[in-house]
Amino acid sequence: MNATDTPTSARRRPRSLALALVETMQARIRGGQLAPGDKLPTEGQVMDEFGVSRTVVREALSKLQASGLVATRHGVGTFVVGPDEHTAFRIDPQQLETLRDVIAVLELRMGIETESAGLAAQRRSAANLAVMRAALDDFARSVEAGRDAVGADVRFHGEIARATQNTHFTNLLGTLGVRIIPRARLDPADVFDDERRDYLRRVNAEHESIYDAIARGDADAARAAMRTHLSNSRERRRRAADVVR
Amino acid sequence: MNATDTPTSARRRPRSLALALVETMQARIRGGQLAPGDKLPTEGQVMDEFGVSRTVVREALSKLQASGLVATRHGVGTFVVGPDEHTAFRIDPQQLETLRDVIAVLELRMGIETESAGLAAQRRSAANLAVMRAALDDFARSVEAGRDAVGADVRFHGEIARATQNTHFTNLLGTLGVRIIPRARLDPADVFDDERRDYLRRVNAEHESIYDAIARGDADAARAAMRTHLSNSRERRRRAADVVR
DNA sequence: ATTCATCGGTTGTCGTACAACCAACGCATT
DNA sequence: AATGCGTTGGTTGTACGACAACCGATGAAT
Repeated sequence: MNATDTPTSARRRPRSLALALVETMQARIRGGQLAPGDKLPTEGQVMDEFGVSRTVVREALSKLQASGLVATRHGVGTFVVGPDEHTAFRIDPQQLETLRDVIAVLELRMGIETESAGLAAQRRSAANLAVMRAALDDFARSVEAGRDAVGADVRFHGEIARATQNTHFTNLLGTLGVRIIPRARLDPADVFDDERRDYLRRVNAEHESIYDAIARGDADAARAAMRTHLSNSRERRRRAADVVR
Repeated sequence: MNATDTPTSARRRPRSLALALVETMQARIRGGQLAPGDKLPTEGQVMDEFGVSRTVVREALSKLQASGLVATRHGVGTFVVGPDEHTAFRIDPQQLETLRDVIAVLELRMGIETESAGLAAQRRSAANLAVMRAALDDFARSVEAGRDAVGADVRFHGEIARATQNTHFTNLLGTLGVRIIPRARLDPADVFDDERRDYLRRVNAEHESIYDAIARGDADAARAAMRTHLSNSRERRRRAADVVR
């Protein structure tokens, strides 16, 4: 019944060897150690350097290929392709398994949403404000009724992004918000209703102070409020994971 | 000596079996024969159906995974993911034509990079710091020599992202940083060398204060310094555009 | 009835071997 | 000596077989 130790890697516990390799190589490429046009080490060399089988190496290279960072030519080698190509940003669903992964995405969200809140405070329209108000009311109603409040939560955050009048915020939040929230619903599912309600009331209070700052156009306050909200969310999630453990 | 026809596949000539399999499966998913949430055939079944080895099957599945169409769960199987969940974040090159577009991306960067700087202050390694230092020195040298300083600029910002130890920051910045910086080189190209050098010295000073904050582990100061840096960049760009106009 | 161990099925990793391919070198021919 | 061509070494693509890790469910023991 011991699944505590994996002798392979002392540092972390990657979801898979291939994924770990992908991250390392990505870093190595973006870090400039491998310029566009350069030839990557051969599969054999990578095997030796990381002590993994060729299967893993090929799996990693395959993913890098698919993401457009490198291109492979049969019988020649693998080369770094110019980054000015159509490189898109996306998160592999497999990179959301562990708590560490979820927190990593949350950190990214923290950056995006704090800025989002600040801009929203400066630019929100009356209509934006109305949608936020409605979302918060719906949230409170759902909490008291014991219903699911995730929808209202998403609407509130989404409307803040929309209030920036900058579609990039909306798009980016959309791409990673969908995969983050559902897990929040699963994690605290075990706790009793009382605890859960208390938890959600606190969330609601934080939402309200964000709303207030945006409503009165105070960008700094909005950023601060959003930061504490997401920071608290992170801690809550951490504790929830501890309970499970 | 006829290479015109390949009897295996009338339509195309995929360079590898794995790629052929990828196309087939993509068609099968997009065609609706496999709905989101459905479980794909097991690797063994695919082997039998197409008469290929497991190596090829796994290679194909790996590519499908990387492109976000499917997700695999160890010991369970591979499943089709909903089209909403594999939406990647990308910015159309067309959306970078006007100044307003560039500023919109800059605002997004502001959110990401301020957070990045804060985390970097808490987590940077000695190696990270060394790379930043080297980039800044290179930057200063380039400025005084009248050379191009964009490379050093990119390296500095990139290393801050890397210092967060969170690959999402690195990747996201990588996808939009490349398309943003080059424009900065083009815009102020008209101004004279004196002005240009003065401009770059100011940038360098801002970089230094970011570096200082990160070096001494002051997260709040790092965030603030990054914010003023990018905010100033925005204003500078605005003025540059005015000159052109 | 609940809990725990076991089992079958599936994916993850490993090792080896051979085929296909490409680039460069060396040999033979001119 | 210059040139054309086969050969060779290195690299990626594919195949096969084996075992480990993992998950879900089934059945047994308390």
